[in-house]
Amino acid sequence: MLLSKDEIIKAEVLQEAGKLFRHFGLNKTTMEDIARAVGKGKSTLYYYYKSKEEIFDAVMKHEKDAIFKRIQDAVALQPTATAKMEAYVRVKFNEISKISVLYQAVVREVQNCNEIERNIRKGFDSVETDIVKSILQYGLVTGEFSRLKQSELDLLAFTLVSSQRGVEIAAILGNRLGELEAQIDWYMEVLFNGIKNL
Amino acid sequence: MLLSKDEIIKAEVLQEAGKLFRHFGLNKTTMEDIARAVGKGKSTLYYYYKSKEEIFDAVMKHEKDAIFKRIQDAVALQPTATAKMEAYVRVKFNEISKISVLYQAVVREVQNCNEIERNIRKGFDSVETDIVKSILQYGLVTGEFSRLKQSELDLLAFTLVSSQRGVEIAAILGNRLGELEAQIDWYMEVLFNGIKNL
DNA sequence: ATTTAGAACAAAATGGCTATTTGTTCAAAA
DNA sequence: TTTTGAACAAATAGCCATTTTGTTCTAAAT
Repeated sequence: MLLSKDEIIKAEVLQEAGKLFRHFGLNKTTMEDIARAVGKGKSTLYYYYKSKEEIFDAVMKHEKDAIFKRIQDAVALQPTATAKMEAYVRVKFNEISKISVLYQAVVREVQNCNEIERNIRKGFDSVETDIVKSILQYGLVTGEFSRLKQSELDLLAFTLVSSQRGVEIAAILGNRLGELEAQIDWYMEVLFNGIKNL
Repeated sequence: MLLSKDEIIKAEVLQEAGKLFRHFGLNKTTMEDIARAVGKGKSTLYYYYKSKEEIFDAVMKHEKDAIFKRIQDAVALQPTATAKMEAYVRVKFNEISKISVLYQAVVREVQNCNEIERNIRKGFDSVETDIVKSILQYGLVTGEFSRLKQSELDLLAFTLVSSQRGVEIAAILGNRLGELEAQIDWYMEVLFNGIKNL
């Protein structure tokens, strides 16, 4: 047989736990809930997984693997690096978007946490978006950005600011400020010339 | 006089509160601490600010305004839109980096909160970075990305992934999934061709 | 009239206690 | 090898008393 009995039950636990996490999030899902869903005693779960966290991690890993399998497949179909990159970006955003809706209970748990962060970020976002917008506007007037339309400025500006925020946050919260400077050089290179000119 | 007495004291409160927030963060700084630092009774603070949150917001706004004044100045010096954009990005990352060190107590408070988020993110980051790296590697081999060096792949890949994460997170946590698709189109446009070709 | 602060109040945090729930371990049974 | 009930530990929830903290108010000082 392809899967040992052991692996079948592990997978069943994963599947049922996944359903529960999607409905109720990590905190409100108990080991008893999972055990009941699988139809076993809760101590049995520990025969298959070391802890609740390990189950959650395994569920996430399972989703992640599925997502990145789909991404890899899409990437593999494309002949050039740029085409691969496009496939990667498009499929990935799409997958992430779907999974964030699926696990919205978990998203809520994350959202509820950081009041402080969200307030600070909101303030910065709006000012930065204004600045970027004004720069784009300027380039539109001077003719530097000739293909850009007035109506597109807002979304483009917000997208650029968000992408920068991602780089910042990764550096700050990941304690990688040391690498930030080199990262900015790369960010700039791509921002200006695009990866086609790498 | 330029500043009314009222405004002078408001500014003094701001300054002292800022020091305390930098040292102890938002939660561990009390109104009494601030009042003592200013040399007034704590009830007096309420003559100048509606609440503790308003003080914190004002401190953040003050920092934010200073930062974006410096950014605006740097941007104004540049003649072209692309040069302005470069000035914006460089100065902003630099300022954000500095302020995140200055207010590290607040950063800690934010960090301590989201265990779940950080674990999930870490898993995704590493897989995504691997994929992007392999794509870049491919482009390097085929000669599409001729100027790219082997040793640069890691940091560039991580930077690209982080920038995408920023766009995702803004959409997910900001409940703006509806706009995400259009944002991705913009992200792709810039990623491939750079803003110079906008 | 403006500014201050003490006293008072309300809300939130703290600590100690118990009870409950939940996560984990283990020995024994199936 | 797999399962479970019982037992244990750790976290949570409730409750009260206490303290701290945030906020309001009124009266005094300027």
